[in-house]
Amino acid sequence: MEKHCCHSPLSEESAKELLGHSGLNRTKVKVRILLELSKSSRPLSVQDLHEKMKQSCDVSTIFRTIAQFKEKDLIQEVNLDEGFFRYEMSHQENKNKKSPQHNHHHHHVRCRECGDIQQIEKCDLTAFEKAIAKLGFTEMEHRLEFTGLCSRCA
Amino acid sequence: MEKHCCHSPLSEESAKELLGHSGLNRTKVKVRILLELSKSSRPLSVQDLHEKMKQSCDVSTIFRTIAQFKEKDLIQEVNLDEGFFRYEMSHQENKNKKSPQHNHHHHHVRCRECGDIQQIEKCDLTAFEKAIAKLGFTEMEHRLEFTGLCSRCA
DNA sequence: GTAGCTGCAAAACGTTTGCATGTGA
DNA sequence: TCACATGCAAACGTTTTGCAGCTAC
Repeated sequence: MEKHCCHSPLSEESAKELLGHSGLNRTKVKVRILLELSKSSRPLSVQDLHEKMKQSCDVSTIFRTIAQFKEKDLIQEVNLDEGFFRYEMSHQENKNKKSPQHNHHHHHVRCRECGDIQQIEKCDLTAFEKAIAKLGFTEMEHRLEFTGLCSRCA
Repeated sequence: MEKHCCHSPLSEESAKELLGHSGLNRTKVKVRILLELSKSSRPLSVQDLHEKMKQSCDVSTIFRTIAQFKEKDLIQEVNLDEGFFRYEMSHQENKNKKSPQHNHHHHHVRCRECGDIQQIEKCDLTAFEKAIAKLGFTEMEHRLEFTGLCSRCA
């Protein structure tokens, strides 16, 4: 269990490279969003991004960009029951595979009081998944999110 | 692992009793919502309820009622990443205690294709919760939701 | 009688879309 | 040049709120 994300902030160059590899144009907005996501230690909402970019682009553009990034598996959507989504850089263990299982799989703990978000690295749910497979389900994905009170708020 | 919910549909009488015990008025709408939730084998959205009640009351009333029921722990909110919430009857193991831990804790599997929802009875995440406690978090709650393809859709 | 419930209308919120203009390759 | 990206405005679906009238107790 580690406190912070394991990826490192992208440089402008590497962000552009990443966009190129994904077949996306290297526009100002796309680069900027990648930089903000890659340097954040926690998943960001569209509002977060809009503020960090000082409203220099429209939220609709952010949503459209996010949609493209999701499709290319550059980022992952995170749902912490806040009424909106957050997004974080994908951490792919094997860059050749695109299925969700091949992303560096992890979850989050969020403090119900102050909203602090920490990352949980380990994910071993094999017993659950086997049991559900017995119900006839395949291609399983799961989401496991914790909330609690962090030490400051307890 | 069981397929269906373990609670039984309420009678009109028992619904009124439940409302009385919770200090809520025994109005037509409140009784009706309790009956619909208690007889459903899966969590219902506000839209679901509105349709089942044949639009005989306003959605805003349903939302307000739902909020009261949640506060009194009569129902639980379920988030299956559909863009809206669902609600189901609480299954309290110990009716004297009100903390989330004392609800009959369970989760769901939802088919990404047809939306079928099944219930998972077991919930053993002690290893996870202990690890997170080490991060300094207390009063933990968690949400574990699976999606996959059910046998019909695979 | 009064606190609480309801319907209606309007608004809030996150998100999506259409369209006209602007930009990257 | 031309597909793609963007800003703006308008719409969407879910949820919340204000207010006036109604109902349970």
